[in-house]
Amino acid sequence: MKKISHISDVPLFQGLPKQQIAALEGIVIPRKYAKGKVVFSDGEDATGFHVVMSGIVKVYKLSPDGKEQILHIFGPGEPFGEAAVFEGRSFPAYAEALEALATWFFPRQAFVALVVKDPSLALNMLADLSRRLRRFTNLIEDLSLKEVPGRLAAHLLYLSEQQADSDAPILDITKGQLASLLGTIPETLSRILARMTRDGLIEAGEGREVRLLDRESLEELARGERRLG
Amino acid sequence: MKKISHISDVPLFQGLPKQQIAALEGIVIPRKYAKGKVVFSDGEDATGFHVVMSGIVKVYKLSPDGKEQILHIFGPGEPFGEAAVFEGRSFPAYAEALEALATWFFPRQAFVALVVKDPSLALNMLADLSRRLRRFTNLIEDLSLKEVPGRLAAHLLYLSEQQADSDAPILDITKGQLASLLGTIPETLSRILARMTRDGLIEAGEGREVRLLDRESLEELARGERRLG
DNA sequence: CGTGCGCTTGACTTTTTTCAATAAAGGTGG
DNA sequence: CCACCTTTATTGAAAAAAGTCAAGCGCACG
Repeated sequence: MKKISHISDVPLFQGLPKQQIAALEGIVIPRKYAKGKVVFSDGEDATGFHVVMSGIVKVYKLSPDGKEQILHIFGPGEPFGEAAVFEGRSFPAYAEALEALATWFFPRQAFVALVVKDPSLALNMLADLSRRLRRFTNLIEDLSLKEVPGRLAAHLLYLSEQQADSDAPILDITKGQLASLLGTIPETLSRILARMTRDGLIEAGEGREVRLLDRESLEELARGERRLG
Repeated sequence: MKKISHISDVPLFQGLPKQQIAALEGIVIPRKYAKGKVVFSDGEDATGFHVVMSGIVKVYKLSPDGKEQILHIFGPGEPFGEAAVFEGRSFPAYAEALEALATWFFPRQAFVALVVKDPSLALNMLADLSRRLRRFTNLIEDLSLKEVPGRLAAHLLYLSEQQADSDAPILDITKGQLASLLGTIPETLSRILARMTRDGLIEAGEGREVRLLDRESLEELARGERRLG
């Protein structure tokens, strides 16, 4: 997995004057979490936010009977928990390390003070939150307007865009986690993967590899213009 | 319905120096939309954002086969379309006037220029987007982790908190729109309302009034700790 | 070498949607 | 003020999608 080792490599801090980067370095606190550790909990007091240096973290909601919905999965360079800094005093969800995780932690008050002083940092934060909002809009659209096969198709196509070997993307998480990300359960995901394979849309490759055989149909599925056999 | 007639009454602009309020007044463009008019469309170029002066607007996504999911319903004093200003060049959803609508329109570039100059405006925007994000988090949680009766119960309780006569809130939108807001369809909503009535949780009053008879049970439903008979 | 976790599959249940028909409500023009 | 027409709401029966429960497999890890 890739790593980020300097604050100036964080997209959120891109384009900031050196002085501001130095100020950020002044307030940051490095933290480490073992795989499976909870970084923060839903409702917990938000004293600051994190930026991933290395590892992966999932941010999720839990229902009383234990079902989880993953809201985000973040990797190196990505901030999380930042919305709580400017509003609620509490985190609106859980965060848990999916693998060994190292973060920079930015304390709320000190960070807000920097934002107030630097318009370009403020603009970066605004763009960041706006992007986050747009992603949520898409997640809501998926959950409400698409069936699980459509969500899965969309996700596979998304993965293939992100990755080099675009016709055979590798799942970056377990299938159980993927189910939670898509708003369903492992059994359902497993069945749909099987149906897609039967219909010749995909082929399960080595390990977590999934070969996309029929992009066209996957795209129609993702748009809700077609159903699975 | 209430109205907002001065920019300084907009919560988003609360606490700004007079000078900034004046600057905002300098760039604002009043607009009017008849009931049913589309204010902007999904994917459309975002040249600025709106604040509602009077009336109601719904922001929603559409699936290819016509089902809609309402993301927000905004009334006087509330901004909409503002996330597009700081990021995407395009609106991520549709907006349509549910009744005669008057807005202030803030052009993108001019507004961003003001944000850059005024840290308190920037902070207000950050808080606004953060609040928005938190709401979406809850919507996602509802859609994914709760069944329709739970979402409805939560919404009824929410309405009763907002309104004066708290035991008999009035729906502010049609039931069809409410269904879309809850991520379902009118038939399903109708049936669940009927079941809740049969079970003595609520009572349909005059017009759009819904009397809450058993708060306790509604709260359990909303938390997913109970199911409907 | 066994234990456990992740994954799959089958049978069954529940929830929600779809389709269709009808009833009630609301606004408009005569 | 009323007749008319569109929109909104309700109800039933049937279908579809997803979830639950339970069993079993395979592979990694201790």
